[in-house]
Amino acid sequence: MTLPFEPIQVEPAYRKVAAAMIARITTRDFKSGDRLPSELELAKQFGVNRSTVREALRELQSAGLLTRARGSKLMMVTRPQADHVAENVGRALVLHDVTFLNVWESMSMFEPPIAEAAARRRTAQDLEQLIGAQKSFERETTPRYVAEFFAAIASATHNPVLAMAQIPLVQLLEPSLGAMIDKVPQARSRIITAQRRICEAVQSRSAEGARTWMTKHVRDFRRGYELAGIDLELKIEF
Amino acid sequence: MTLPFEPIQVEPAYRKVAAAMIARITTRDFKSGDRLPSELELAKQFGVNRSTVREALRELQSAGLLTRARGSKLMMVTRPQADHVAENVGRALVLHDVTFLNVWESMSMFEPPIAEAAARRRTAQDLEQLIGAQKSFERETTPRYVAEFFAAIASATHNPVLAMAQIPLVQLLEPSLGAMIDKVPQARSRIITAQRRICEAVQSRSAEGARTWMTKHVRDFRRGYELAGIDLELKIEF
DNA sequence: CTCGGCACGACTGTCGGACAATGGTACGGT
DNA sequence: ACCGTACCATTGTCCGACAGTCGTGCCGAG
Repeated sequence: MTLPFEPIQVEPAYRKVAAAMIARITTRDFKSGDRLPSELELAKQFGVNRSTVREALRELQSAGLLTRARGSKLMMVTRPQADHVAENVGRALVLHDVTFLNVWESMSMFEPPIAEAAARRRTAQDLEQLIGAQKSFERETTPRYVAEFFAAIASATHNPVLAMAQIPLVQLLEPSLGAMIDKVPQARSRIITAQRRICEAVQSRSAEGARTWMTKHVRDFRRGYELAGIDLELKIEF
Repeated sequence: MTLPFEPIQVEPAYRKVAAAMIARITTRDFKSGDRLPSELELAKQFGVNRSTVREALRELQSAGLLTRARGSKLMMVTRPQADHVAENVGRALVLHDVTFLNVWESMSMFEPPIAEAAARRRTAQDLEQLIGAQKSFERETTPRYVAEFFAAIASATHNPVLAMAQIPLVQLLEPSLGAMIDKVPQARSRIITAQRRICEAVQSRSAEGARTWMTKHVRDFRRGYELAGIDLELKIEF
């Protein structure tokens, strides 16, 4: 018995070019903030046509590795921003027919320990940011500020993984959260209370307090959806 | 005081085309498995050049929305595969300088509740898959099977969000896990024991058992890294 | 009638060239 | 030192072309 041949796959040039450039970025050969060589220059270096280079560039752009400063025409290398990545993740989840329950369950698992870590490790600046988000929500009860609050909590853990994991969830819930807040009268005050308590716990570095209040906070979300008559088994759409 | 104008942004045609196609996919107008119209056809419909369409296609491809059956030349619409998305997420995390400690901490937060949910909701098929992964690792102690084991656990929760959240973590750890297993003699048996216990707990639907053994299992990883002399503050590379 | 082979057509991957628009930049004037 | 301007580089888009190949349908052999 001879061992079978590997299925040979011919990768088109634009994929190879993209892979080569991605490699150069992940090895920090191109650092964040660097200007990329011009398309013509790249084409010359790779020995391919400019059109081919452009196709490769689109791939990096979609991965968030390349962005253009507002109103500028030059492309810069960047570390992928969390919300950009989260958008892709969110789309993937939607296409996998995730339900509100799925997302809520994930939040109920992830957020309490995140809050706990935030309480332990927050800096003065983190706290300021967190309280800022909380005050913003008191002023204007927009789901955007709820998202900001969660982002501030995650950021206070100083663990990029946690931030990255959590953003898509909130992003997915955000639209329906607005509807829920509008329909359920007591939602506003319950959210405000929970946020305040969490802020206090984080301020006094009370890991236990942050965890229990975050647990309540997330549980409230589910209660809110039920009161608003939103079917938790409903598939989330964009 | 007049309210300020929105900063007007001119989006290039290839972005608009991509956005339009993504919209058609997320609304299920194009369903998974459908063939896309040919590039020429799309160019005619959008009223742009084929090159422009091709640039847009690369973006969808990079988002995992378009794939080509092996050896085929036709493009098909697909729901983004978890490992494809995970690759992008992983790259983003690497570029954000995540450390082993960051990833490990996230796993220590996420995995125990995931195991708990898996024990509650697993089907006979899930169990089979899980035990299969466990047996594979016993046969050949490759980190790939560790990843498979975690994937099986997450899949048993029947919550796509959890699977999606967890894959990048294991993926990031996988290479160094191999090194750790090679360096620490007792690592193999400890992993095997933990996996067995988790399997048993999942089999008997013992949520508590699954959680506690998963907690131990993840804690072992950290211990293993320390014994192998791997600095936990080290930034992960690809 | 079924199956394998063949020819044709459709489509993708890649190339070369071209041009308008505009951001970047260096120069020269104040 | 600062500002305006003219030039240059670069991006976005289009056109046309061609090789390679996958899919498909036709046809002849068994």
